Amino acid sequence: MNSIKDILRNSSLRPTKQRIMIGELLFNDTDKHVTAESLYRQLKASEQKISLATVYNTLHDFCEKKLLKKVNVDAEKVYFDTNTNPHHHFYSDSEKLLIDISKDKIKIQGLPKAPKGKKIKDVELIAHLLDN
Amino acid sequence: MNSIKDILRNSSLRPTKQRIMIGELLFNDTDKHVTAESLYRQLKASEQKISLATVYNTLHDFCEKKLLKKVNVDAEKVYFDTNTNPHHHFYSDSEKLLIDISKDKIKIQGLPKAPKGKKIKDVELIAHLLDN
DNA sequence: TCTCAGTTTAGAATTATTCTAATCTATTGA
DNA sequence: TCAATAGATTAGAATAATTCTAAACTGAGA
Repeated sequence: MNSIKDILRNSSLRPTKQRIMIGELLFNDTDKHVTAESLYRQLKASEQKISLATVYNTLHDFCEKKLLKKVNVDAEKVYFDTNTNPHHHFYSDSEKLLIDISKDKIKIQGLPKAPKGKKIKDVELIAHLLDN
Repeated sequence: MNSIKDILRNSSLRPTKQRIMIGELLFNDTDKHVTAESLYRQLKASEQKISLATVYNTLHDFCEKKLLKKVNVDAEKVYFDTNTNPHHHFYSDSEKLLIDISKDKIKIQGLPKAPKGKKIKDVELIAHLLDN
């Protein structure tokens, strides 16, 4: 019935009130990019009682369970992406806006071998945009 | 004579005591990656009198003048790279270490057109490393 | 139902960064 | 040459982003 609860249980996260609130904002419709702050404002706007620290905790928990993907583009903020498929991003510095680029479109050639004792976990590509 | 002063003057930055201190740490030998904090510690260790805010200001000034390149990899910190040529990075999350990858080695194909009214300013590629 | 051992939450603390008032400096004009 | 002044620079104070940790909660066993 309540699919958010199912998502949480499947990830072995207790379906608490706070997590359900956040899950509903994140997973009920299309892919989106949020920051802890932006989510917190949304929750406050709808009179939900929750602390910013909990929003951070929850977002990080969701990342660990691969329900979200962390994206670092901007010095100021960390973004969380509900699209967890391997993919890349456009980023508009002026609008602070992320746009997904599906990974299968992009081919990266010539990447050197990882240094000794390491391997490549993940390749992140961010194309910064300029207004014109 | 004092090439740091020349670098500063060429970028129309006044060659102040603080900027020279920082310039000497950054531009006197091989390429390096620093954070505001790491530089500040270095300066403190050599008994230099300077505030952390000034280190931040100076690093940002240097970026504007293209003497440094800002790299966002980690949620926690912004890195500044003395290599300002177009290039990419390996990043070791465990060691918090950046390694340059020269750009001409790498070919990226299939990048979509920028959204209307925008163009691509810069493509940043970060290959996250895992210990093994 | 009652414990108790995790889990989870959120206020407090910390860390990273920016703001702004005070200080300094280069230039101009006497 | 020497003030005056406008703009540049510095750094203490403030803010913003994130994490820590003690208290509250919850679920599994007895």
